[in-house]
Amino acid sequence: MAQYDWREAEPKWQAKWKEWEIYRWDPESNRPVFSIDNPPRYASGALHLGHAYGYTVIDFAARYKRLRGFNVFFPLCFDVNGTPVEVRVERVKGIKAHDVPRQEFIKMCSEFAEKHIGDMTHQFEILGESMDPSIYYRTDATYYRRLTQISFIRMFKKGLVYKGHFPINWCTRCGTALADAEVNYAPRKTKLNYIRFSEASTGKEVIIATTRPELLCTCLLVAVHPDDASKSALVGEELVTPVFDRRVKVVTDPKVDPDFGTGTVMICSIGDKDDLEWIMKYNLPLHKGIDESGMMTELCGKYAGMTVVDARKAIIDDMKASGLLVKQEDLDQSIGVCWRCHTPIEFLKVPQWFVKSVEFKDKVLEMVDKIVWKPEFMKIRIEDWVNSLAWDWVVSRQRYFATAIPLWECDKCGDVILAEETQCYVDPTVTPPAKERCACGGRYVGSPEVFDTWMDSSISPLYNTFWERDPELFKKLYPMSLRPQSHDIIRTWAYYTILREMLLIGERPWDEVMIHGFVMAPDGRPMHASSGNVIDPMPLLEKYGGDAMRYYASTCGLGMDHAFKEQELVRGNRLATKTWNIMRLIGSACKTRPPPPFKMHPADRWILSRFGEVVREVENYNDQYQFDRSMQVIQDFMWHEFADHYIELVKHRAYSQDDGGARYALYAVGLGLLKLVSVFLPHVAEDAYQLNFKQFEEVRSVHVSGWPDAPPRDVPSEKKGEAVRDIVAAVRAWKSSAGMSLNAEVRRIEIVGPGSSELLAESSRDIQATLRLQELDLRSEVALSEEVVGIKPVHSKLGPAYKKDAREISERLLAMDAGQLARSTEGLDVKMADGRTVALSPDFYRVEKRLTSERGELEQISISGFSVLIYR
RNA sequence: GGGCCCAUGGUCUAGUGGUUAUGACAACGCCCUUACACGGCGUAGGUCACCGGUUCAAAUCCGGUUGGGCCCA
Repeated sequence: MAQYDWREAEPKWQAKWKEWEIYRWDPESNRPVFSIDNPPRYASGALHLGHAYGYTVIDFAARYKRLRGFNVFFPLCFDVNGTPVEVRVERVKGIKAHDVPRQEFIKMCSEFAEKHIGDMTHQFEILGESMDPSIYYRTDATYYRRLTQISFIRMFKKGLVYKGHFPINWCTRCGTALADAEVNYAPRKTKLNYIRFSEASTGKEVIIATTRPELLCTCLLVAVHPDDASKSALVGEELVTPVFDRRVKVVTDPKVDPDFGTGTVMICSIGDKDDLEWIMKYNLPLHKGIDESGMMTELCGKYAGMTVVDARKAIIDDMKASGLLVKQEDLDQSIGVCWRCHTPIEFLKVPQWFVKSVEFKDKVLEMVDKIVWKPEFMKIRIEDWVNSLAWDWVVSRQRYFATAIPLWECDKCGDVILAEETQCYVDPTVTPPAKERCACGGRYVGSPEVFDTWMDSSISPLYNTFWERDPELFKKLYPMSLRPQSHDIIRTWAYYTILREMLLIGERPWDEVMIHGFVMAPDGRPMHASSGNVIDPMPLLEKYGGDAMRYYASTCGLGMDHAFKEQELVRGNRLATKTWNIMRLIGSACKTRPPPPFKMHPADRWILSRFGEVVREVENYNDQYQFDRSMQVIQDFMWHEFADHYIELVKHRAYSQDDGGARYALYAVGLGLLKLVSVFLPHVAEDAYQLNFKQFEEVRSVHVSGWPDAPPRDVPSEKKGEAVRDIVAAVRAWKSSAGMSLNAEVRRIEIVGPGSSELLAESSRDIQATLRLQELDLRSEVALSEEVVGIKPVHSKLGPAYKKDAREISERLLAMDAGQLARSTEGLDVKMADGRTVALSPDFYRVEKRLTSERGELEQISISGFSVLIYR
């Protein structure tokens, strides 16, 4: 008998799907569109577990909607802009961007990214992702960058863009401005240095603590807390800075923490955000102590030309030598670092282009409200972020590999010539301006700056809906149906997209946002190269296959972070095999497509009714993107109810000529389940479909075969089916524990209890055949005596009815003896501690009885309200 | 320091007021029943993080504490 071999099946069907183009979005179709604003995969090459998980969850949505009949728009796409690629190229080639001509460096970046796209596409394929290459895009292509430029020109003309002249976050390694969203915070151990200042008038010593002594050269002011009595004498005085002998005033400021260091703070331009705030508040001049490349300037005297780190060390050594350094203390601090290269950021005043955003908080929040956030608590994150915005969005970057800023500036007066939309895509460092000379006599120079990559990424919904290319399609497709993404980029990708589309279109970009969590290391901590706990998914894929990895993804609750568990891949593998085997059995029983039968047994109607419930439940969960719940429902039903119970129950008639009911139900439920499973385990579903169903179905792939119809609920049949299931399962379990093989014959079984005949008569053949019984007898009672074995209070009824007395009643019921319980059918009198008697009707408790027998060969089990008497 | 999320047998996990707390993986025992030993049946293993409150009744609701995670300052 053949076995499922995923190693053979997975690549086989991946190739077929590609050949058949079954995931193709049809621009001509009238079917409703479900469009996914798929996150463009960053062109770094290596697949990590987070990618494998994230894209798989998105694929669940795509496959589900496709089966539901939607014309699914799910583009294969790559993000190929920006600093990360540059950083990697610089590392790989061992150069700095400015070491080679601009255009040559851009070419190196492009080639680097290009090299990875093939690999990354293949990685998607082995994970069974159903992205559509016919709507492929990459963000560095001129067809994409053109839209970035056009959107900028529009915003510029609407007055939403301005050139700002104030300090911004600056990465000295990357040599570029950064938005607040691009600054991460990292814990650092540093030294708090206590250094000697002196009072100008008296020469008295004043000790000031600082973590950045190298900025002494730009010390502008010293501040103490207004309530700090010990320092009040200093206020208004002038101090002399050590080393540089500059005179600075002492002021009071409530922001000073009197308990930190000496309670006296030096304010420099510019060490951190607090300095920046003070600089603005006191309108201090901006002395440039550090330049764009992170070197100390000539302001720093003998330290000029040193890096920040070297200068700090040097000045500390000097002060130590000259006795200006009193002491050093260890200090844990959190500092801003570049999100890509982790270099500590500095604040520098370098003029930059800004997009107005602070003044649009309310409008953005209105858009946020018009979008359905799943899970809903993620909405709070974006609201918090929007409300916390203090600065406009810096969109210019002093880099190379990104979309050019489409304008030329006068080198004398700063007058701007904006590119025409028809020119885009345009690189103003290559294309000359419309006129060479400015009215002021200056010369127009093409902007050498580029855009923040989020300027590109945040128009993905406009790119996807054919904005500025096909007005009809745009009208039809915008807004998109779904933005899926992880929670770490809510403040960037989600926020900027909502802002941009609000500014450009005035409408929300999507109907829904689905936020997924992170995959953590098995120990629950984030995976970091430095922690040594990074797991490479490729060996796992080689060991367990794509479906197994997808099963792992299906076990993760939406929006939550999950520690990676290899055991879920083990389970996924087994589930795939189990699925295949179930379908194999159905295939071997069904040599034709079973027609609806004239007559079905209760078991057949039961499983169809239950399957209907499963379909409705799965629809419900899938609609909420709660795929973990769906998977749970599907596997519980398929593995246990369908395979362990139903199939065992009808095996005996599945092959018989005179019974069509079992085959009909097996086929309908089997094929239906396969469709539900195909969302999660597309490879095994396809393999089983092709082997067992394809010959009777008209559709060439299970993935385009449509969603199963849910059979209507049939409660009476469910009751009958469940009774049969329970009895058969109980007797099989009894056989197993009695050491009998399951196909061992049993002489006689009596099923005793009121209504046993009505409930089980139609199923007697299934019971008899499955359990290998010579005789089966259904009877309402039997000539054996009953024995009361226990009582169960029904707390859910006792509580509401008796409130405070419920606990005592319950305890007294449990303490009753068999004699009292024997009289329980009409109700029980419960004597309470305070002398009252509570007359309890029988619905407040359940009495458990057993039949007694002196006959040794008789064994019995109680199940579903029946006693099952077994004569071996 | 702020916002959000989480804490359940060895590990992971279901469970938003009411019988004996779900399942998976691992462990142990039995069983090859003609789809599946990647299977079936069963056993063992939990003071539901801690403290307090609400309630007839709390894993579940409320407050606090501790620990973990994400995002931000």
